[in-house]
Amino acid sequence: MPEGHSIHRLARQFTSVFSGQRLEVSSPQGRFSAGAAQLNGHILTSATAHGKQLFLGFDNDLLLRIHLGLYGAFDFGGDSSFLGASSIGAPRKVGEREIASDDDGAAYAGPPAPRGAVRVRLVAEHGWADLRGPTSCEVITEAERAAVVARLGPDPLQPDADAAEFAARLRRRASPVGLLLMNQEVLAGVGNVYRAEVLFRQALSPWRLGRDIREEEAKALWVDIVSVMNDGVAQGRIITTLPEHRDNGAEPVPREEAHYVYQRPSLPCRRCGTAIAGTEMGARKLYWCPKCQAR
DNA sequence: GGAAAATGATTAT
DNA sequence: TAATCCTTTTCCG
Repeated sequence: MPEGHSIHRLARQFTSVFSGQRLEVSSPQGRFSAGAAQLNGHILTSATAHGKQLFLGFDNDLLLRIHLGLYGAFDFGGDSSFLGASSIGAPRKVGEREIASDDDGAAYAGPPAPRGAVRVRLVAEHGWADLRGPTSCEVITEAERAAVVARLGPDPLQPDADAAEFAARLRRRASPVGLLLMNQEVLAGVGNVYRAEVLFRQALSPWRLGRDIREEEAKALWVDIVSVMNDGVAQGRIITTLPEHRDNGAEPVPREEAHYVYQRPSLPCRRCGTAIAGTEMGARKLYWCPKCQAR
């Protein structure tokens, strides 16, 4: 999935390639036909993200709210002004790249026939975007957008996000920090990869209770999350390992060297050599180093 | 050709 | 905790 960094990349992508343009909106799959009709022919005026929520605003004061869920993804195509991302969302290829390389150099001749289950297709003059498999895709009002955001914790990718607010929300609760990092009311945008990786980087046991985490530890955790997620936005990939913990200086960083613990059960810890452990927490797979993260 | 897994979250029991 | 939703890719027979 698409953790917060992917959603912010999408907001940026929509702003740069579609903002200010009149869009043809349709639902080739048919499941979003009514919503598409409300937006069809309108101009995109904004594209913003909060945590894993994406909001596309139109000139009739309606917004499209999208949540990609576990495997939703956008595909993009068009002429050279669309240069860059051709796919953002759930990984579509081995290698975990969110950005696929441009395939052909042929002139742009409009969007291709929809392939598979395309919930929404957005078409502008110079390019198009297809959305598949989202958990949520609905037309809402500005008031409804505000209500959605009000229920979420601070988003580490918002420049003005408040570290103290995160610390307060974390330290108020009795649950394990491994669960709290996935709770979007505590902070918005962290998912299963970042939770495991950041806990390792901060040498925190996933079972430490929120209320037992010291203020400075919470602040340090936040600073690291901000840093690592901004890297994710910049690179279009989640890479959390430091160069000194990789085998060589290969670029781009190979998939198997991008993480400390995520999806590395029974492999040696990059820092201490202990076998990485795996279990389930919050109905999701959790990975950690029993030695580095003893407490 | 079918099952399982995947960066998620809500609702029901 | 378990069931449910949404779709594609990967792996196994």
